[in-house]
Amino acid sequence: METRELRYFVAVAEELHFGRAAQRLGIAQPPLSRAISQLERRLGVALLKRDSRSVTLTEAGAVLLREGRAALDAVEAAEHRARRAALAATGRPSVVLATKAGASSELLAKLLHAYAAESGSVDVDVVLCGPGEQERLLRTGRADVAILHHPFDDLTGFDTEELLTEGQVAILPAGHPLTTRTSLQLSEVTELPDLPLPRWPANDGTYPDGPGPEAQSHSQLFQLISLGRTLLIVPDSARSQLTHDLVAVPIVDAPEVTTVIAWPPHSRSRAVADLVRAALRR
Amino acid sequence: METRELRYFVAVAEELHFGRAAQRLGIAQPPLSRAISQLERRLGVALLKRDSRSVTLTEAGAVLLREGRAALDAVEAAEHRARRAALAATGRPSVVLATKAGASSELLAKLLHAYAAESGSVDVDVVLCGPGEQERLLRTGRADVAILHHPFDDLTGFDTEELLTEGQVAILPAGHPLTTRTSLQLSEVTELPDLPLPRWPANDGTYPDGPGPEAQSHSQLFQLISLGRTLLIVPDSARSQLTHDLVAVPIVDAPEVTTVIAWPPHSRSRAVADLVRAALRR
DNA sequence: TGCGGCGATACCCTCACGGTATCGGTCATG
DNA sequence: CATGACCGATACCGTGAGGGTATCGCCGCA
Repeated sequence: METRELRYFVAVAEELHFGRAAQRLGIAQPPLSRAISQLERRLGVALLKRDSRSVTLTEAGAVLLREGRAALDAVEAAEHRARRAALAATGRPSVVLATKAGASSELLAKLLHAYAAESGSVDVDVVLCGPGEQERLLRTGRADVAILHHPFDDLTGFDTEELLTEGQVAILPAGHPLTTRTSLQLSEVTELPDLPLPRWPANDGTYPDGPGPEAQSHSQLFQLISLGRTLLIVPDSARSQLTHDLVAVPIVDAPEVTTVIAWPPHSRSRAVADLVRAALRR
Repeated sequence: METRELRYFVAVAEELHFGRAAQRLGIAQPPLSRAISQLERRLGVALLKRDSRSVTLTEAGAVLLREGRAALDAVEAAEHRARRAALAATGRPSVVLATKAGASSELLAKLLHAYAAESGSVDVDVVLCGPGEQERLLRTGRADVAILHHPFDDLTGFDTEELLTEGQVAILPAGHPLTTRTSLQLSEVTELPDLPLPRWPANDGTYPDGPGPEAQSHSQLFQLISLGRTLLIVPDSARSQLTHDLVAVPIVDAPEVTTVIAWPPHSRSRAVADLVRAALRR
């Protein structure tokens, strides 16, 4: 199976529409139809059910979508890592560290400081990501290490070390009735009619439906909270970024968040190993 | 990057010889040369050093070999798993379990028995593998679950549960001087001039150099031990297969062997989950 | 100095892949 | 119920990527 065929299938499986998928791929619709049915013939397996008027995945199609995405990530990772290895061998070596924008900056600062103090340390390119984006960078080889957050990010397939486990707090606008409380239950904040939870763009850039406001960044969100339009549930350490018109209240029954440092298995990079050791030493 | 290019590169990187690699791939040498240099041009990276008379890997080439193998495995796995999903959806579903031939058959029997007794259990195809082969089957999607042995097999990228941890014993021919001992040091058995360690075929089917006899199967090995030509270091549980002319002596400082049940992450199969639960219940 | 081994180059041919035009089936609408 | 819109499949064509053969150039070796 060629990666081109996989890319084509994944596009169709995600769009569930040959026309849109073809547009996304930059080709015409007929060759796409042909490529997919050829793939099905070669695999000897029906991947899509072309019900007139709508396209749906078969069981096998759903499996190939999941596994195919992983395979495409692996191919892309091979490419990126090879390129980066060549750069490291000739020019000045460096590590790319991906982390969520606006998360536990204190931890990160300590880590970078501790690592930089080591002998033989190399430049660290810090990439600030939107939520969940670090995982993608790591899986596709565009980052060498990442700071991820269990259980939000999917850690399967990575080597990891735990750095910090903490509870979560609700960030509320100052003056809101709930700010008088010293602790909250999760159920008390998830369905507030006056403060609906914000909506984040999904991987494809679209927003899920719901009452809450749309947001792309933490700074936007904090502003929206100040305006009394939404609230936020975040790990405890985000308190350090609170401004005067925001209040944090612990949520006792929210799942604990574990911050981990993650890297691809078989990583031969000394820099990554050093960075992890520095992280573990705090 | 297309999988064809990756396959070509991996072949050359493994053979370190364009002619042989081309032969292995079933194409002529010139198109292979072209494909590789084209790949290098597109990546903007030198992968091979064509020293006159010999081909060697560059730093980037070594990385691409490692990562490329993993990527090719992932692509192959996507293909196999999709096919198997289609079969499971139409015909009678089944699970493929890969295990090392002649290893802890007692554990396996219990596991299969416990699982078969469950309601909703499906057929289990047990595949007996040569050493290290289970890992390959699992990585390429030809098996759904495998019994692996830490630290011999590489578990990175799999979800695993530990089943059993045990020490190792030396299997010696009856009457050998060392059989009078109740325990041994590793150093006492690895370099015996009269009983050199046997040689296993590597992944490419060739044998490493050395004084020991060549062997492909456990039964062959046991016979070779009986004949006083070699000895074997195996996990404790292999004792159950001893015949009268073989003796096992514990090796106190050998690394402990952990038998684990492993499956690919994101496995959605209920059968795999049931099988793992059955294994954990003993 | 000639020979053999090996990768690169030159040149040709084929077919796989992409494009346009069009069909056939189905739903929505007046 | 007829018509148009939508959508995937099919028919047909052109181009270029990828494979083949012949040969070169370089190097080590007898």
